[in-house]
Amino acid sequence: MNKSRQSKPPKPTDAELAILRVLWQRGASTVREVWEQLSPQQHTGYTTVLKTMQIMSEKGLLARDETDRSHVYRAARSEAQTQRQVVGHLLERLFSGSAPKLVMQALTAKKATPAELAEIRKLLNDMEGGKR
Amino acid sequence: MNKSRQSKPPKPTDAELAILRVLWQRGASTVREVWEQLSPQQHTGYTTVLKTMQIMSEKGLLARDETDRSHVYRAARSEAQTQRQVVGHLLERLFSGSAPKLVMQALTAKKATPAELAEIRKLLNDMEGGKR
DNA sequence: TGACAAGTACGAACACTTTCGTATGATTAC
DNA sequence: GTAATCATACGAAAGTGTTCGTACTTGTCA
Repeated sequence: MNKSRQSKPPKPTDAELAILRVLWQRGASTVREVWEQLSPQQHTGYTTVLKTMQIMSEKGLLARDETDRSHVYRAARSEAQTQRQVVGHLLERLFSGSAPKLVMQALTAKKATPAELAEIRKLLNDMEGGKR
Repeated sequence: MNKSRQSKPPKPTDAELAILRVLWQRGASTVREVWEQLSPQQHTGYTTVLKTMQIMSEKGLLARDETDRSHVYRAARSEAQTQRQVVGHLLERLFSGSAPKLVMQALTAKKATPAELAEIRKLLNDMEGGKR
């Protein structure tokens, strides 16, 4: 019984998130490619990244292609999907489901540029536009 | 050497968050009061909550008053402070520091009501108002 | 061929979180 | 005063995440 490719992948941990970010940016990659991009920041060994990516495959967070000797991994879920999952989780546990409170803290935690504010405003217009 | 009251409390775990939510809502409370409010949802025992709150004190997440036999605990940081900390953490790790992306996912993950949208719009106006 | 490089698999150690049983001390009720 | 109750403290077990050493396999090249 193989446990890989489960129905619902769990929320990624912080170490897993670091790997996912590399894969989202680079696209499908080998362990070595991920490790080379990660090692300058983290002081982590090659087999650590390998093991973590193997576990992520079992969890369904990554899919891997074993055709070549160097297996090629890709993120099982898109960056946007993962963002939505994690934000939804946070919304329930820390904001009692109130999106505006989260938005407020997001804008407080990191001051948005005028361009970013305009972008958010446009997003609001689009959401209300579909309504009326 | 006592380790309590450290300079910077760490990011709370999920179980710790559940306790913090009770304390933010009720204000300073005893372990029993927290447990009574928590136990219907979680199926957790009294000593589990006690132990967790003791650990949270050591971490600096809670402050406690030992005057009475039943010690009284309160959250060391406000709800807003904690929200800002966690959101800032998430912003860096999953959104590359882009607040608008987080805002977008927050609004996508949970559809905001018209009233909530208006609230966010007002928040944007206030932020831009201070600028011009 | 034989040595070396590059790859995966595996197991184990360590840390942290969560859980609860048990011991022990203090308060209350009769 | 004694028993029951309620409180804290402590230790340990179970689960998970993170790290890395080691073994083994496969490919390369002189």
